[in-house]
Amino acid sequence: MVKKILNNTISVDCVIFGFDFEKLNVLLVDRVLVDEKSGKELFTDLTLTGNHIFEDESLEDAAARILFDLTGLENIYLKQFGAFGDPERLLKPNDQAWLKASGRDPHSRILSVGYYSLLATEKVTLKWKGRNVKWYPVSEVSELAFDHIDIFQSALEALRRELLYEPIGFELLPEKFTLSQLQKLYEVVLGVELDKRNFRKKVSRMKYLIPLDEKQKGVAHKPARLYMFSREVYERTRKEVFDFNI
Amino acid sequence: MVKKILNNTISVDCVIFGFDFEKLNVLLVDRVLVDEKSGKELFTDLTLTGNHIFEDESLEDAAARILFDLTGLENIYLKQFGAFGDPERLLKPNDQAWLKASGRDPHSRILSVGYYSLLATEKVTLKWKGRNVKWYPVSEVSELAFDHIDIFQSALEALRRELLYEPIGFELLPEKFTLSQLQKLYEVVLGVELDKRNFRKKVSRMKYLIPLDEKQKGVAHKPARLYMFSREVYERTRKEVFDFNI
DNA sequence: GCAAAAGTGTTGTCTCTACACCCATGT
DNA sequence: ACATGGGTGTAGAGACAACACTTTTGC
Repeated sequence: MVKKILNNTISVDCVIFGFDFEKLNVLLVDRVLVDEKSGKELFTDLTLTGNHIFEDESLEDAAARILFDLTGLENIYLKQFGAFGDPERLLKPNDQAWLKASGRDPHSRILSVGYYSLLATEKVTLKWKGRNVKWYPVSEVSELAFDHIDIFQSALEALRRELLYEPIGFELLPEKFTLSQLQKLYEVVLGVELDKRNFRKKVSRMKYLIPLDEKQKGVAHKPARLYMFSREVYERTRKEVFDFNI
Repeated sequence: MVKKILNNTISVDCVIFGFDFEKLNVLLVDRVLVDEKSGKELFTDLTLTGNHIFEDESLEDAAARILFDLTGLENIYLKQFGAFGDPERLLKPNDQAWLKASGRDPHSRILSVGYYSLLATEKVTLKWKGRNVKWYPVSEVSELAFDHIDIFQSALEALRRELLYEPIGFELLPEKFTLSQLQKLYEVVLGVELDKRNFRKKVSRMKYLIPLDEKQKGVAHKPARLYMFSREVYERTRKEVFDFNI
């Protein structure tokens, strides 16, 4: 059975973040427009990974499908962070040429719902519809196709805000991780430096960060203890926060 | 010139919050379906205020227009908080009947982008396309048409989260307000009780909360000093927050 | 034995919580 | 004069920021 595409005015874009213990990365896809006759490359640039929505598919299901097609992974953290529907968002010349070449109406206005997702880059091997897809360091992303740079910036802000107030950092790490890796994650994503002792004091107050009887192996220094995040303990002990920081 | 509606698959819904110094309220509109032949009321319930989007109109402009049509106010605080596109969101019998009666395809799937807005109820006189629109206490909202109860809940959560971390409470108050009014606002929106002395100590650290040489008038007790919020001071002195509370 | 990261405590400052009484106005 | 909310200070507990040395492993 062929699934029917919902309509051509709504799509989902995924901003897929990955952490490799050193920097924060984002998945981007090459967009290469080739002249039909001459076979010459007209331009090449990068886009986020996005797609249409099927009928009877929820927005989040569509985002999860995109992610699965790319990585083969399921049950990955996904968060809606915004809807992008500016009338001008697809009107740059390259974007218009691309829409025409791929058989779409360049004048149609498309609303895109943005989801970001978090994973440890070590988990992943990538493939996507024969297109070239790769990790790029977040700090080096400068220009993207369509309005994807706005969507990307917005995702990054949403991630930073959420990282401050919710325990989502663990989604960017493997199941077992060291405190130094966790600290590095906060430093890289938030763009700050943290004091090691103060950081450890702080996380030692989080009951849902479970120390394991297990150590790193094969490192050329004192091996670090491994930790796990327990969502179960988190849900059970999460306290209501009344303290406003405005 | 007649403006053209963008398409019939995207709309904007506004969750308009108002504070009256005692409770948080939300604007809702009566939805009354009358049988064409008999003239009998088939059902009556409540919806959020929503509308289509015009071509060449941004999502936020559409939300601002809805708000203006309702209240005559401009430059009101508006915040996008989510997109709602579940395939099932319009399939309840009443909703299907309503869509049919108003000449729309009941099978078409509509994505709605949610904005919430904040105002002091004292500012407002209400009118909307001849429909009956009224303030309802947030605590008494239980059932709404379509999936509007989900959208409303989601708006309320977004408001609470934002109130904790951003200085938006002022948007729910008149330009000049007392500290007790501000405290009541936090208590009502967050659903907590706060200690008066501690609250005042806390806000006295906020440089952007400007005490005026002006007092309440006509109250049967010691008149309170009035305060203003200064966005200018806020932007200038806002500090980056690195302190994660997870 | 050396390089590399792990791991650990103290002190001063700031913020949080809990708590009770007098003051200025309108009626 | 009395009812009503406005306005104020202190003390103990917990969190924050700054800071340096020893330990364990692989090579």
